Amino acid sequence: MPSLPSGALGALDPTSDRAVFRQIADQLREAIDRGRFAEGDKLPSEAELVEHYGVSRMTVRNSFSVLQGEGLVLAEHGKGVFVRPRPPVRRLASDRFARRHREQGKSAFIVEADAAGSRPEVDSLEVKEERPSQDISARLGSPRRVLARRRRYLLDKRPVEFATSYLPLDLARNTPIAEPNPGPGGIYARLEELGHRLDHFEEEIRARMPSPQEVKTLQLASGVPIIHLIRTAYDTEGRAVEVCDTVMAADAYVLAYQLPAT
Amino acid sequence: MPSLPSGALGALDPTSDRAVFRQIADQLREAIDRGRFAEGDKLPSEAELVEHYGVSRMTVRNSFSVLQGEGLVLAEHGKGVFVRPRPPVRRLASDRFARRHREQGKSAFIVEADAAGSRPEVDSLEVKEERPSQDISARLGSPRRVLARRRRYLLDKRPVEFATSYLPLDLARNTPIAEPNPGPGGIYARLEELGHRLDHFEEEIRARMPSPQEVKTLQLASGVPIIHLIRTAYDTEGRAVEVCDTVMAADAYVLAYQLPAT
DNA sequence: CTTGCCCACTCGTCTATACGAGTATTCCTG
DNA sequence: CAGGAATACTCGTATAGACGAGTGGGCAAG
Repeated sequence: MPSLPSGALGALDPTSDRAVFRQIADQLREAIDRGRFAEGDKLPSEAELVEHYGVSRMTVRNSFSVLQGEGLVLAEHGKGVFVRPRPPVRRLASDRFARRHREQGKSAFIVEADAAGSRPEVDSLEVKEERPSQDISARLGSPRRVLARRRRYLLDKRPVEFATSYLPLDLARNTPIAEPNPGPGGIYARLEELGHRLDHFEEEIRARMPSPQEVKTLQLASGVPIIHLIRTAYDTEGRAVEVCDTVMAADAYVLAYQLPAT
Repeated sequence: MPSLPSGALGALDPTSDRAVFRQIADQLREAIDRGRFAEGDKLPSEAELVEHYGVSRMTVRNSFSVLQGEGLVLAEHGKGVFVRPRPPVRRLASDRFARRHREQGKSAFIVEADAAGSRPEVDSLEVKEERPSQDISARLGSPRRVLARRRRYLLDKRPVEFATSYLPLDLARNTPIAEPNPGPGGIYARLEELGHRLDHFEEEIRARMPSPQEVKTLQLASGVPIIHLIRTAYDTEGRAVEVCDTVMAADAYVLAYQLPAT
């Protein structure tokens, strides 16, 4: 009688050059891909795999760490190792900042999430004046000081995004933009009211593994990268009026852009 | 006398709740961030750290594996552990497929790389007819069969991108598009010559950790995510005429988009 | 029945050891 | 001096054992 209920896992190939822990990881990965273990399912425990394969516990743990690095599984202390569930994904359309989408009162995030049936929250709101970093400063035309608006976004209690908007201080000071809640249509609506008619945005997208700080802020599982988006807003005079620096949990987002073929 | 030349690393805090291997990883990470170890520098060897901290080798290795997972360091068998050098980054502008950029003869990749001073190569070119996957099929309007054009791109001998274009077979068969080299301006120029004037593109962007297959194809270091870009090209009649599925080494790319504020 | 404790099971951390394999250096030999 | 072998150092893989800590179920006491 096999000690593993499903018998989904085979035997090791002692003649193979491939390391034992990699062979075990391969078998687990394939079992997951084939659906023998579904999302959220518990994998065999370390002790069971030790017995099944006749290897030491560290070898089994090594296999799990490979799969964790791939973002495939999630270990929970005291419970087991589980196939990582894929969270619902938020789709960011490239026209989400178009004027026609500036809803009354609520932010784009809240409106979209409500429409998708998720419960959105905004968190750790912070507005303060700062000296900009070199990168931000360069993008904004080297202002000495900037207004920074930080906030974290959550969907169904799960943090998914952390963003900071930077605006030249001479432009934002003593305006509704410096208020925690800038009012309907957000800061873009306020900028236009202040005479800075927006012309276009530039977005830069990178992906990388998170820093420990980002892991903490976004409560990221290991093996989940982040998408780093930097958006610069330009007015019709060609001046950069805002830079928004956003870090997103990559497993929660798809970015969608529509481009003319001209 | 300290066994470590630089003395950049401190001592452990035995009263801390933080695991020893995490404390060691923290100190190494901070030393790297502060520039005590520059890009490409060799970190202290496992044996040196074992002696410095008075811990076992597995604990030191555990620290290194944390940093590897963050994409910060790179272990080389027989040589040492090194601060991962940041490769030159390729910037993909959103207008790279505009008609005005269709150069004579060469592909966009070759032209851009030459301009940036890198030595570009295209590799493992493959053109064949296939049955499309469910996802590709849905995007192309459910054709029974498609033409698939696969190729890998390298910069200075390093693979950075792997892409497959899919086109409905009825549209591409027995045309220059089915040739390994479709001619000046690439397949988009050929599509327009065939009467499919391009109207717009849609691009979807995701980021995730690579599969073992992708690690192999792109020769990815551990701790490097991939950017997955799916572009669909539409003609003026609203028909999807091509889907291009691209997997990029995330440390080699920045994607740049320009969006109107309308 | 409810409460609370204990125990079994889970993963987390750490030690000590052994051998293998890739790399670089040193040193000896021709 | 040139070439190659021996050596020392590097990380890679694997074992065996120990203790800690989080979780959940069962059992016993109230």
